[in-house]
Amino acid sequence: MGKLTIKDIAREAGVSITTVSRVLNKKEEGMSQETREKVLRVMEELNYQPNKLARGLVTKRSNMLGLIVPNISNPFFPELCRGAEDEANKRQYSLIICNSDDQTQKEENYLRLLKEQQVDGILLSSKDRLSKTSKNQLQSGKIPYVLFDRGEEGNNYSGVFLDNEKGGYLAGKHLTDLGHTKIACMTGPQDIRNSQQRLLGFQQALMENSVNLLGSFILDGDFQMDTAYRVAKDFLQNNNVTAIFACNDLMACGIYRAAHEIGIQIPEQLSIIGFDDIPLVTALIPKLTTIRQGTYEMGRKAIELLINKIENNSSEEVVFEPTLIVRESTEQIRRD
Amino acid sequence: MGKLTIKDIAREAGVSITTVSRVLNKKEEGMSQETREKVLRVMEELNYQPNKLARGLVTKRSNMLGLIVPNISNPFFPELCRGAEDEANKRQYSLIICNSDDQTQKEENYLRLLKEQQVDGILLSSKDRLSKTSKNQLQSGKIPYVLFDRGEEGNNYSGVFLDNEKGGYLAGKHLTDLGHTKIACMTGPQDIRNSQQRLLGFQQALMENSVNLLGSFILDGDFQMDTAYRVAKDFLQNNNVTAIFACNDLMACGIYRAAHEIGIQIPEQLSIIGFDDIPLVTALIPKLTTIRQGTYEMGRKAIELLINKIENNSSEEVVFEPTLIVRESTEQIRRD
DNA sequence: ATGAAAGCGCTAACAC
DNA sequence: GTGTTAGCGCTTTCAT
Repeated sequence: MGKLTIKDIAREAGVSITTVSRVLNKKEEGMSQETREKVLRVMEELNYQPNKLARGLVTKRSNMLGLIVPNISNPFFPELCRGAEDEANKRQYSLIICNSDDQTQKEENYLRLLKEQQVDGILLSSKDRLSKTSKNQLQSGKIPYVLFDRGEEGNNYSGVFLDNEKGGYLAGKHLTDLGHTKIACMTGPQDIRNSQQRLLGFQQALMENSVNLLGSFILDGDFQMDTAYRVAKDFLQNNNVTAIFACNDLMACGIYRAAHEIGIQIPEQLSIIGFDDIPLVTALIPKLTTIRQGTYEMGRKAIELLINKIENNSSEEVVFEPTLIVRESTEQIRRD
Repeated sequence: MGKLTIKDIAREAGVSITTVSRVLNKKEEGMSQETREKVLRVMEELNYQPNKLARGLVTKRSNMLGLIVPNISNPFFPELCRGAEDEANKRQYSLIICNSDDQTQKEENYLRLLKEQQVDGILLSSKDRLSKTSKNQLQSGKIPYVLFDRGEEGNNYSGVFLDNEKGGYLAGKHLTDLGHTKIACMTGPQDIRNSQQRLLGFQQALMENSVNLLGSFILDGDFQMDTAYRVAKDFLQNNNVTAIFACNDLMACGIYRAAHEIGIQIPEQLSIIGFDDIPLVTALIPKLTTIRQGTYEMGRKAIELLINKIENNSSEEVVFEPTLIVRESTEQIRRD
């Protein structure tokens, strides 16, 4: 009772393997009800499961997609994975999820691996620019891919992005609307465009409201909680601001701790706004006001684009709009 | 310049495909250095990447493993995924990660899908018992599998578990060591054995220290933050305890909020201890004392067992020991 | 030391 | 309507 093949089914049903193949592929145009049902019945009885490898070998389609995320431990990415996975499954694809750990080396390895595994396409998400090798790997193999949350020069590629500038703008506007004027911003790593753009939009909003963002109030973060904590602690002890925009939620958590240790009340003395809206922020006390990316939806969309690319070779770039989620960590400035 | 095959390499190198296949598989015992190097060089130049589907078709080995997790959004599971992935990659396997969303239906679908995809083995993690269909699927196909964090009656299967009872015991002991006597415990879903065992160990520890755990102080949770919040709020308003053991960290977060809204100070008035040690708990203020599962390591180990099962058909059950991580949310009882 | 040929499980012309 | 047959890219006897 080893693995059943199409042959076994054919023999058992008294038909040819072609016929079996036909019902497998639902190409049953000219085929007697009777035959079809007989085959189906035999498959059912024997619990037959077709071998996708064999099918893939001839159709040149594995029905597998690869997803490379930079860091599955960052709560932002599981959401992306879910969105991607749900959409892939809906469209009859399986997803191989790979975690590049922010290492270019690993990313390149995975790219190679996925190609060897004959995936039909790749969804690539990463903080950094594409390395040369990665780009080569992607392009030389002519394998369809879409980029998540990071751009690329060049012509016909698909990608899903967030309007980070808009997000930064929303954060800035929210803070100025509340009357804040002494404001700081903690950025992500210098070389990440996402972060730069968030800052840009943020500055734009302040400017429009005639609020000045001092250069020394722009704090270098790295999207990590610990660094944010240290930087913020140092900063808050020596400076007087009423609001901080953290370029991601993880850093906002670090700032919470710093403020807490110094004895600064949130939001009474300090308003904080984050970015991402990762699930854990509702566990914070007070709940974090933040800029939401529709991560799950973005994941779905990205896979949709990827499949479009695979099936119709169409490229498209879609930009998502961030939204402001007001919770408890920001409030109207108090003029004491 | 479509996909290169073994034929192209053979032609280019002026050898037979058999020879190419040999160097591909490092079966180069009797083979001239020269030939080998020539082939290698050609592969390099042309950037040849073997087709694993084709290989899998003949060797009956896809070098792919499946991992089914109940809920990738629960921060507990990404760690598991990472461990599993790292180990799999080290051993030259790829991992297909699937998210069953705690739905038996989805779990069954994935099981089928993975088998069709010809994975060499499956690592199955889920809160619930195996459904009948799942069990059938697993066993009828004779596909190697290992269970993560959930038991099964029956003979030769592999599994990785945590000693949940020990974990509960550690939590109880920690609390009684600190002098607490008025203690509550919030459990997970009734039917989950993990949760029952944690409670059991916890009760054991209290008993040994002559502390009585009132039946009405055992709170029904469901491992979710929101429920925990509601239940805790109601409970804390009407009862007087100095410590709570939450059977997972997510619920501890909910309890934090409840305590905060009622105006109960942690840890001064209420000590809280969690379970899991998910990454986000260090973002809580105060940092959560908890029972750590070595999730990453457990993931690695599970894949190791799986591969052993695949390659040597050996079964093994390994139990991990939880450890107490003391942070800031528990302290010595104050006798006012 | 190397190659020819069969075949893995399936699909897709092409025939009848 | 249904079957025959030739591969897909690779591994693996079995020859030489």
